[in-house]
Amino acid sequence: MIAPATDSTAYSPRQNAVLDSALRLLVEGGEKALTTAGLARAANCSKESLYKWFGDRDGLLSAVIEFQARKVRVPAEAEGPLDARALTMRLEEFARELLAVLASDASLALNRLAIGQASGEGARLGHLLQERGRRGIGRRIEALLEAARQAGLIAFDEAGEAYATLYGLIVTDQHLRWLLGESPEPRTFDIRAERAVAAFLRLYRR
Amino acid sequence: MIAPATDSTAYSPRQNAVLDSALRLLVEGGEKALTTAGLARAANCSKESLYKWFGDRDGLLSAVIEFQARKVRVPAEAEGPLDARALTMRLEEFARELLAVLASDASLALNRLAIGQASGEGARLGHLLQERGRRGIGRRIEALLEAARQAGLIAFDEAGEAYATLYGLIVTDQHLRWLLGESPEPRTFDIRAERAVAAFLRLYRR
DNA sequence: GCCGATACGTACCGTACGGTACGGTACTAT
DNA sequence: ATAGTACCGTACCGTACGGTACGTATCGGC
Repeated sequence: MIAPATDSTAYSPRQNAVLDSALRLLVEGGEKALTTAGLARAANCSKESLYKWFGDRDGLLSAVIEFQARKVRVPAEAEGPLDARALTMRLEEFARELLAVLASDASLALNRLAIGQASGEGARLGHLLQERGRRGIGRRIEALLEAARQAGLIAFDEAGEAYATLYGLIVTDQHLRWLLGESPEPRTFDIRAERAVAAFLRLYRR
Repeated sequence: MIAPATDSTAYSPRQNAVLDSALRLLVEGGEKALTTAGLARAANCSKESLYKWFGDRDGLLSAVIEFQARKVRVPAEAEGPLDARALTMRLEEFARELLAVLASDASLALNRLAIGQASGEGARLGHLLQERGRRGIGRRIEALLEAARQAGLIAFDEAGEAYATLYGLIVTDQHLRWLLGESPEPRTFDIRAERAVAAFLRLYRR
Protein backbone atom coordinates (compact mmCIF):
# COMPACT_ATOMS: atom_id res chain seq x y z
CA MET A 1 0.00 0.00 0.00
CA ILE A 2 1.63 3.18 -1.18
CA ALA A 3 1.07 5.97 1.28
CA PRO A 4 -0.41 9.06 -0.38
CA ALA A 5 2.41 11.32 0.84
CA THR A 6 0.09 13.51 2.82
CA ASP A 7 1.99 16.71 3.46
CA SER A 8 -0.64 18.24 5.65
CA THR A 9 -0.96 15.49 8.24
CA ALA A 10 0.11 17.08 11.47
CA TYR A 11 0.70 14.74 14.35
CA SER A 12 -0.71 15.17 17.83
CA PRO A 13 1.65 16.11 20.69
CA ARG A 14 1.51 12.55 21.95
CA GLN A 15 2.44 11.22 18.55
CA ASN A 16 5.26 13.73 18.25
CA ALA A 17 6.60 12.59 21.59
CA VAL A 18 6.56 9.02 20.32
CA LEU A 19 8.36 10.08 17.15
CA ASP A 20 10.94 11.81 19.30
CA SER A 21 11.55 8.57 21.16
CA ALA A 22 11.78 6.78 17.84
CA LEU A 23 14.39 9.21 16.59
CA ARG A 24 16.35 8.78 19.81
CA LEU A 25 16.34 5.01 19.41
CA LEU A 26 17.42 5.42 15.81
CA VAL A 27 20.30 7.71 16.73
CA GLU A 28 21.51 5.47 19.52
CA GLY A 29 21.23 2.09 17.89
CA GLY A 30 20.52 2.41 14.20
CA GLU A 31 17.68 0.79 12.36
CA LYS A 32 17.99 -2.49 14.22
CA ALA A 33 17.25 -0.67 17.48
CA LEU A 34 13.99 0.77 16.20
CA THR A 35 11.65 -2.15 16.80
CA THR A 36 7.96 -1.77 17.42
CA ALA A 37 8.19 -3.44 20.82
CA GLY A 38 11.25 -1.38 21.74
CA LEU A 39 9.61 1.87 20.73
CA ALA A 40 6.45 0.98 22.64
CA ARG A 41 8.53 0.34 25.74
CA ALA A 42 10.67 3.47 25.33
CA ALA A 43 7.73 5.74 24.65
CA ASN A 44 5.32 4.11 27.10
CA CYS A 45 2.75 3.44 24.48
CA SER A 46 1.18 0.31 23.11
CA LYS A 47 2.15 -1.41 19.93
CA GLU A 48 -1.47 -1.25 18.88
CA SER A 49 -1.36 2.54 18.99
CA LEU A 50 1.78 2.56 16.88
CA TYR A 51 0.04 0.58 14.17
CA LYS A 52 -3.06 2.71 14.48
CA TRP A 53 -1.13 5.94 14.06
CA PHE A 54 1.50 5.00 11.53
CA GLY A 55 -0.11 2.00 9.90
CA ASP A 56 3.01 0.04 9.41
CA ARG A 57 6.70 -0.01 10.25
CA ASP A 58 7.49 1.75 6.98
CA GLY A 59 4.92 4.40 7.81
CA LEU A 60 6.66 4.88 11.12
CA LEU A 61 10.03 5.33 9.45
CA SER A 62 8.58 7.84 7.00
CA ALA A 63 6.93 9.68 9.87
CA VAL A 64 10.26 9.92 11.71
CA ILE A 65 11.89 11.45 8.65
CA GLU A 66 9.11 14.00 8.20
CA PHE A 67 9.16 14.72 11.91
CA GLN A 68 12.86 15.57 11.84
CA ALA A 69 12.59 17.53 8.60
CA ARG A 70 9.88 19.65 10.13
CA LYS A 71 12.15 20.47 13.07
CA VAL A 72 15.14 21.56 11.00
CA ARG A 73 13.43 24.42 9.21
CA VAL A 74 16.16 27.05 9.30
CA PRO A 75 14.93 30.58 9.89
CA ALA A 76 15.09 32.51 6.65
CA GLU A 77 18.13 34.74 6.93
CA ALA A 78 17.57 38.46 7.07
CA GLU A 79 18.09 39.96 3.65
CA GLY A 80 20.31 42.99 3.34
CA PRO A 81 22.49 44.85 0.86
CA LEU A 82 24.73 42.43 -0.98
CA ASP A 83 28.34 43.42 -1.54
CA ALA A 84 31.38 41.20 -1.85
CA ARG A 85 32.03 41.14 1.86
CA ALA A 86 28.41 40.32 2.74
CA LEU A 87 28.36 37.55 0.14
CA THR A 88 31.48 35.99 1.57
CA MET A 89 30.07 36.06 5.07
CA ARG A 90 26.74 34.60 4.04
CA LEU A 91 28.38 31.83 2.08
CA GLU A 92 30.62 31.00 5.00
CA GLU A 93 27.64 31.01 7.31
CA PHE A 94 25.88 28.64 4.95
CA ALA A 95 28.91 26.38 4.79
CA ARG A 96 29.14 26.17 8.58
CA GLU A 97 25.43 25.43 8.85
CA LEU A 98 25.64 22.77 6.18
CA LEU A 99 28.53 21.00 7.86
CA ALA A 100 26.83 21.19 11.24
CA VAL A 101 23.60 19.74 9.89
CA LEU A 102 25.27 16.95 7.94
CA ALA A 103 27.38 16.02 10.97
CA SER A 104 24.48 15.98 13.42
CA ASP A 105 23.46 12.73 15.02
CA ALA A 106 19.92 12.92 13.72
CA SER A 107 20.94 13.65 10.14
CA LEU A 108 23.48 10.84 10.09
CA ALA A 109 21.01 8.38 11.59
CA LEU A 110 18.28 9.23 9.08
CA ASN A 111 20.63 9.15 6.13
CA ARG A 112 21.93 5.77 7.28
CA LEU A 113 18.38 4.55 7.55
CA ALA A 114 17.37 5.75 4.10
CA ILE A 115 20.55 4.45 2.51
CA GLY A 116 20.14 1.05 4.11
CA GLN A 117 16.60 0.93 2.80
CA ALA A 118 17.59 2.05 -0.71
CA SER A 119 18.79 -1.42 -1.69
CA GLY A 120 16.24 -3.79 -3.07
CA GLU A 121 12.97 -2.03 -2.50
CA GLY A 122 12.48 1.27 -4.24
CA ALA A 123 14.11 4.34 -2.77
CA ARG A 124 11.02 5.68 -1.05
CA LEU A 125 12.76 6.93 2.07
CA GLY A 126 15.67 8.19 0.05
CA HIS A 127 13.43 10.34 -2.11
CA LEU A 128 11.58 11.54 0.95
CA LEU A 129 14.77 12.51 2.74
CA GLN A 130 16.12 14.23 -0.35
CA GLU A 131 12.92 16.14 -0.87
CA ARG A 132 12.29 17.17 2.73
CA GLY A 133 15.88 17.85 3.70
CA ARG A 134 18.13 18.94 0.93
CA ARG A 135 15.68 20.74 -1.29
CA GLY A 136 14.98 23.33 1.41
CA ILE A 137 18.51 24.50 1.98
CA GLY A 138 19.33 24.03 -1.68
CA ARG A 139 16.63 26.42 -2.79
CA ARG A 140 17.76 28.97 -0.24
CA ILE A 141 21.38 28.99 -1.27
CA GLU A 142 20.54 29.01 -4.95
CA ALA A 143 18.47 32.13 -4.33
CA LEU A 144 21.47 33.72 -2.67
CA LEU A 145 23.70 32.79 -5.60
CA GLU A 146 21.17 34.18 -8.03
CA ALA A 147 21.00 37.44 -6.09
CA ALA A 148 24.79 37.66 -6.12
CA ARG A 149 24.81 37.20 -9.87
CA GLN A 150 22.19 39.89 -10.32
CA ALA A 151 24.39 42.16 -8.21
CA GLY A 152 27.27 41.45 -10.56
CA LEU A 153 29.40 39.84 -7.89
CA ILE A 154 29.70 36.41 -9.44
CA ALA A 155 29.04 34.84 -12.82
CA PHE A 156 27.77 31.41 -13.79
CA ASP A 157 25.67 29.77 -16.44
CA GLU A 158 23.44 27.69 -14.25
CA ALA A 159 22.71 28.09 -10.56
CA GLY A 160 22.44 24.36 -10.01
CA GLU A 161 25.94 23.77 -11.26
CA ALA A 162 27.40 26.56 -9.16
CA TYR A 163 25.60 25.18 -6.14
CA ALA A 164 26.95 21.71 -6.81
CA THR A 165 30.46 23.11 -7.00
CA LEU A 166 30.02 24.99 -3.74
CA TYR A 167 28.63 21.89 -2.09
CA GLY A 168 31.52 19.76 -3.28
CA LEU A 169 34.11 22.26 -2.09
CA ILE A 170 32.50 22.42 1.34
CA VAL A 171 31.71 18.79 1.99
CA THR A 172 34.25 16.88 -0.15
CA ASP A 173 34.11 13.29 1.11
CA GLN A 174 33.53 14.12 4.75
CA HIS A 175 29.86 13.26 4.68
CA LEU A 176 30.53 9.76 3.45
CA ARG A 177 33.30 9.29 6.01
CA TRP A 178 30.92 10.30 8.76
CA LEU A 179 28.27 7.96 7.43
CA LEU A 180 30.82 5.17 7.52
CA GLY A 181 31.48 5.79 11.18
CA GLU A 182 34.22 8.42 11.40
CA SER A 183 33.64 10.98 14.15
CA PRO A 184 33.04 14.57 13.03
CA GLU A 185 35.34 17.21 14.46
CA PRO A 186 33.31 20.42 14.66
CA ARG A 187 36.40 22.46 15.52
CA THR A 188 37.52 22.13 11.92
CA PHE A 189 34.26 23.34 10.40
CA ASP A 190 35.19 27.03 10.47
CA ILE A 191 38.40 26.62 8.55
CA ARG A 192 36.78 24.21 6.11
CA ALA A 193 34.03 26.75 5.47
CA GLU A 194 36.52 29.56 4.92
CA ARG A 195 38.67 27.61 2.51
CA ALA A 196 35.73 26.29 0.55
CA VAL A 197 34.16 29.72 0.12
CA ALA A 198 37.49 31.26 -0.84
CA ALA A 199 37.95 28.62 -3.52
CA PHE A 200 34.39 29.02 -4.73
CA LEU A 201 34.79 32.77 -5.10
CA ARG A 202 38.08 32.35 -6.88
CA LEU A 203 36.23 30.21 -9.40
CA TYR A 204 33.11 32.29 -9.83
CA ARG A 205 34.01 35.87 -8.94
CA ARG A 206 33.63 38.29 -11.83
CA MET B 1 35.48 -12.40 18.65
CA ILE B 2 37.44 -9.74 16.81
CA ALA B 3 38.89 -11.12 13.63
CA PRO B 4 42.64 -10.52 13.40
CA ALA B 5 42.36 -8.65 10.10
CA THR B 6 44.49 -11.17 8.30
CA ASP B 7 45.61 -9.50 5.10
CA SER B 8 47.29 -12.55 3.72
CA THR B 9 44.38 -14.99 3.93
CA ALA B 10 43.69 -15.95 0.36
CA TYR B 11 40.50 -17.80 -0.27
CA SER B 12 40.20 -20.97 -2.29
CA PRO B 13 38.55 -20.83 -5.71
CA ARG B 14 35.44 -22.45 -4.25
CA GLN B 15 35.28 -19.83 -1.51
CA ASN B 16 35.78 -17.05 -4.03
CA ALA B 17 32.88 -18.40 -6.05
CA VAL B 18 30.75 -18.33 -2.93
CA LEU B 19 31.82 -14.77 -2.21
CA ASP B 20 30.89 -13.86 -5.75
CA SER B 21 27.41 -15.23 -5.19
CA ALA B 22 27.24 -13.31 -1.93
CA LEU B 23 28.15 -10.07 -3.68
CA ARG B 24 25.54 -10.74 -6.31
CA LEU B 25 22.87 -11.24 -3.67
CA LEU B 26 24.00 -8.07 -1.94
CA VAL B 27 23.82 -6.06 -5.15
CA GLU B 28 20.40 -7.35 -6.06
CA GLY B 29 18.66 -7.21 -2.73
CA GLY B 30 20.73 -5.34 -0.19
CA GLU B 31 21.78 -6.62 3.18
CA LYS B 32 18.43 -8.24 3.91
CA ALA B 33 18.88 -10.46 0.87
CA LEU B 34 22.21 -11.81 2.07
CA THR B 35 21.06 -14.54 4.44
CA THR B 36 23.04 -17.62 5.24
CA ALA B 37 20.35 -19.93 3.93
CA GLY B 38 19.89 -17.81 0.81
CA LEU B 39 23.59 -17.74 0.09
CA ALA B 40 23.88 -21.50 0.63
CA ARG B 41 21.08 -22.03 -1.86
CA ALA B 42 22.42 -19.54 -4.40
CA ALA B 43 25.97 -20.85 -4.23
CA ASN B 44 25.07 -24.55 -3.88
CA CYS B 45 26.99 -24.95 -0.69
CA SER B 46 25.99 -25.87 2.83
CA LYS B 47 25.45 -23.45 5.66
CA GLU B 48 27.91 -25.45 7.69
CA SER B 49 30.63 -24.69 5.17
CA LEU B 50 29.83 -21.01 5.33
CA TYR B 51 30.33 -20.99 9.06
CA LYS B 52 33.45 -23.07 8.78
CA TRP B 53 35.00 -20.71 6.24
CA PHE B 54 33.89 -17.34 7.48
CA GLY B 55 33.12 -18.10 11.09
CA ASP B 56 30.20 -15.83 11.41
CA ARG B 57 27.87 -13.63 9.42
CA ASP B 58 30.04 -10.62 10.19
CA GLY B 59 33.06 -12.52 8.98
CA LEU B 60 31.19 -13.24 5.78
CA LEU B 61 30.40 -9.56 5.27
CA SER B 62 34.01 -8.60 5.87
CA ALA B 63 35.14 -11.29 3.47
CA VAL B 64 32.82 -9.93 0.78
CA ILE B 65 34.31 -6.46 1.19
CA GLU B 66 37.86 -7.74 0.98
CA PHE B 67 36.91 -9.92 -1.97
CA GLN B 68 35.59 -6.96 -3.93
CA ALA B 69 38.47 -4.71 -2.91
CA ARG B 70 40.91 -7.29 -4.20
CA LYS B 71 39.15 -7.29 -7.56
CA VAL B 72 39.18 -3.51 -8.05
CA ARG B 73 42.93 -3.15 -8.05
CA VAL B 74 43.42 -0.67 -10.85
CA PRO B 75 46.46 -1.27 -13.00
CA ALA B 76 49.09 1.29 -12.18
CA GLU B 77 49.01 3.79 -15.01
CA ALA B 78 52.04 4.02 -17.24
CA GLU B 79 54.23 6.87 -16.13
CA GLY B 80 55.43 9.31 -18.74
CA PRO B 81 56.67 12.89 -19.12
CA LEU B 82 54.38 15.22 -17.24
CA ASP B 83 53.42 18.46 -18.92
CA ALA B 84 50.25 20.52 -18.53
CA ARG B 85 48.40 18.61 -21.20
CA ALA B 86 49.36 15.21 -19.83
CA LEU B 87 48.37 16.29 -16.33
CA THR B 88 44.95 17.39 -17.52
CA MET B 89 44.37 14.15 -19.31
CA ARG B 90 45.48 12.02 -16.41
CA LEU B 91 43.31 13.95 -13.98
CA GLU B 92 40.32 13.61 -16.28
CA GLU B 93 41.01 9.92 -16.61
CA PHE B 94 41.12 9.63 -12.85
CA ALA B 95 37.87 11.57 -12.52
CA ARG B 96 36.10 9.31 -14.98
CA GLU B 97 37.40 6.22 -13.22
CA LEU B 98 36.37 7.56 -9.85
CA LEU B 99 32.84 8.30 -10.98
CA ALA B 100 32.54 4.92 -12.65
CA VAL B 101 33.72 3.09 -9.56
CA LEU B 102 31.51 5.02 -7.16
CA ALA B 103 28.50 4.50 -9.41
CA SER B 104 29.05 0.78 -9.86
CA ASP B 105 26.53 -1.64 -8.44
CA ALA B 106 29.08 -3.40 -6.30
CA SER B 107 30.49 -0.23 -4.79
CA LEU B 108 27.06 1.14 -3.99
CA ALA B 109 25.96 -2.14 -2.44
CA LEU B 110 29.02 -2.42 -0.24
CA ASN B 111 28.89 1.19 0.83
CA ARG B 112 25.23 0.77 1.71
CA LEU B 113 26.09 -2.30 3.70
CA ALA B 114 28.90 -0.63 5.64
CA ILE B 115 26.86 2.51 6.25
CA GLY B 116 23.91 0.53 7.54
CA GLN B 117 26.24 -1.31 9.86
CA ALA B 118 27.94 1.85 11.09
CA SER B 119 25.11 2.70 13.46
CA GLY B 120 25.21 1.17 16.88
CA GLU B 121 28.07 -1.26 16.66
CA GLY B 122 31.48 0.13 15.93
CA ALA B 123 32.32 1.05 12.37
CA ARG B 124 34.27 -2.09 11.62
CA LEU B 125 33.05 -2.53 8.06
CA GLY B 126 33.25 1.19 7.45
CA HIS B 127 36.90 1.29 8.41
CA LEU B 128 37.56 -1.80 6.35
CA LEU B 129 35.88 -0.34 3.28
CA GLN B 130 37.67 2.98 3.72
CA GLU B 131 41.02 1.27 4.11
CA ARG B 132 40.67 -1.27 1.32
CA GLY B 133 38.90 0.92 -1.18
CA ARG B 134 39.61 4.58 -0.93
CA ARG B 135 43.14 4.47 0.35
CA GLY B 136 44.35 2.73 -2.77
CA ILE B 137 43.14 5.21 -5.31
CA GLY B 138 43.83 8.09 -2.93
CA ARG B 139 47.48 7.21 -2.65
CA ARG B 140 47.77 6.91 -6.41
CA ILE B 141 46.25 10.28 -7.18
CA GLU B 142 48.20 12.01 -4.43
CA ALA B 143 51.36 10.66 -6.00
CA LEU B 144 50.29 12.18 -9.32
CA LEU B 145 49.57 15.51 -7.66
CA GLU B 146 52.95 15.43 -5.94
CA ALA B 147 54.68 14.71 -9.23
CA ALA B 148 52.84 17.60 -10.85
CA ARG B 149 53.97 19.90 -8.09
CA GLN B 150 57.58 18.76 -8.47
CA ALA B 151 57.25 19.51 -12.17
CA GLY B 152 56.12 23.03 -11.32
CA LEU B 153 52.71 22.60 -12.90
CA ILE B 154 50.60 23.14 -9.80
CA ALA B 155 51.13 24.49 -6.30
CA PHE B 156 49.64 23.48 -2.97
CA ASP B 157 50.60 23.28 0.67
CA GLU B 158 49.36 19.82 1.42
CA ALA B 159 48.58 17.01 -0.98
CA GLY B 160 45.70 15.75 1.14
CA GLU B 161 43.90 19.03 0.94
CA ALA B 162 44.38 19.34 -2.80
CA TYR B 163 43.10 15.79 -3.20
CA ALA B 164 40.03 16.56 -1.09
CA THR B 165 39.29 19.57 -3.26
CA LEU B 166 39.64 17.55 -6.44
CA TYR B 167 37.40 14.84 -5.00
CA GLY B 168 34.76 17.35 -4.00
CA LEU B 169 34.76 19.00 -7.41
CA ILE B 170 34.38 15.67 -9.15
CA VAL B 171 31.83 13.97 -6.95
CA THR B 172 29.89 16.83 -5.32
CA ASP B 173 26.78 15.26 -3.80
CA GLN B 174 26.27 12.67 -6.53
CA HIS B 175 27.62 9.80 -4.48
CA LEU B 176 25.13 10.40 -1.69
CA ARG B 177 22.29 10.74 -4.18
CA TRP B 178 23.21 7.42 -5.71
CA LEU B 179 23.41 5.82 -2.29
CA LEU B 180 19.92 7.13 -1.60
CA GLY B 181 18.59 5.42 -4.68
CA GLU B 182 19.01 7.85 -7.58
CA SER B 183 20.13 6.17 -10.79
CA PRO B 184 23.57 7.11 -12.08
CA GLU B 185 23.75 8.44 -15.63
CA PRO B 186 27.13 7.42 -17.00
CA ARG B 187 26.66 9.59 -20.09
CA THR B 188 27.26 12.65 -17.94
CA PHE B 189 30.51 11.41 -16.42
CA ASP B 190 32.74 12.78 -19.17
CA ILE B 191 31.49 16.32 -18.92
CA ARG B 192 31.54 16.19 -15.13
CA ALA B 193 35.16 15.03 -15.23
CA GLU B 194 36.14 17.77 -17.65
CA ARG B 195 34.52 20.54 -15.68
CA ALA B 196 35.88 19.33 -12.35
CA VAL B 197 39.43 19.09 -13.63
CA ALA B 198 39.18 22.50 -15.29
CA ALA B 199 38.04 24.04 -12.02
CA PHE B 200 40.72 22.21 -10.08
CA LEU B 201 43.45 23.46 -12.37
CA ARG B 202 42.10 26.99 -12.23
CA LEU B 203 42.48 26.77 -8.46
CA TYR B 204 45.89 25.12 -8.25
CA ARG B 205 47.73 25.94 -11.49
CA ARG B 206 50.87 27.94 -10.95
C1' DG C 1 39.99 -51.34 -1.71
C1' DC C 2 40.03 -48.58 2.39
C1' DC C 3 40.29 -44.20 5.17
C1' DG C 4 40.13 -39.68 6.37
C1' DA C 5 38.88 -35.24 4.96
C1' DT C 6 35.96 -32.08 2.89
C1' DA C 7 31.72 -30.41 1.88
C1' DC C 8 26.78 -30.89 0.39
C1' DG C 9 21.85 -31.02 1.75
C1' DT C 10 18.59 -31.03 5.18
C1' DA C 11 16.56 -30.92 9.38
C1' DC C 12 16.49 -28.72 13.61
C1' DC C 13 16.65 -25.13 17.62
C1' DG C 14 16.21 -20.78 19.90
C1' DT C 15 15.21 -16.23 19.35
C1' DA C 16 13.47 -11.97 17.83
C1' DC C 17 10.69 -9.41 15.08
C1' DG C 18 6.24 -7.54 12.70
C1' DG C 19 1.67 -7.56 13.30
C1' DT C 20 -2.92 -8.69 15.81
C1' DA C 21 -6.12 -9.43 19.61
C1' DC C 22 -7.92 -8.66 24.02
C1' DG C 23 -8.75 -7.06 28.70
C1' DG C 24 -8.43 -3.07 31.57
C1' DT C 25 -8.41 2.02 32.49
C1' DA C 26 -8.97 6.91 32.34
C1' DC C 27 -11.58 10.51 30.48
C1' DT C 28 -15.46 12.86 27.98
C1' DA C 29 -19.98 13.82 26.34
C1' DT C 30 -24.73 13.46 26.92
C1' DA D 1 -25.05 6.99 35.47
C1' DT D 2 -24.01 5.37 30.87
C1' DA D 3 -21.99 4.87 26.60
C1' DG D 4 -18.22 5.80 23.81
C1' DT D 5 -13.42 6.74 22.85
C1' DA D 6 -8.69 6.53 23.12
C1' DC D 7 -5.10 4.35 24.89
C1' DC D 8 -1.99 1.21 27.67
C1' DG D 9 0.01 -3.33 28.80
C1' DT D 10 0.48 -7.87 27.70
C1' DA D 11 -0.09 -11.97 25.60
C1' DC D 12 -0.15 -14.26 21.39
C1' DC D 13 0.84 -15.89 16.39
C1' DG D 14 3.43 -16.79 12.30
C1' DT D 15 7.61 -16.31 10.19
C1' DA D 16 12.32 -15.82 9.21
C1' DC D 17 16.80 -15.64 10.51
C1' DG D 18 21.50 -17.07 12.71
C1' DG D 19 23.69 -20.87 14.13
C1' DT D 20 24.30 -26.15 15.01
C1' DA D 21 24.06 -31.08 14.18
C1' DC D 22 23.79 -35.10 11.43
C1' DG D 23 23.74 -38.33 7.52
C1' DT D 24 25.68 -38.90 2.99
C1' DA D 25 28.64 -38.45 -1.03
C1' DT D 26 32.87 -37.33 -3.44
C1' DC D 27 37.81 -37.65 -3.72
C1' DG D 28 42.84 -37.98 -2.89
C1' DG D 29 46.52 -40.80 -0.37
C1' DC D 30 48.25 -45.34 0.97
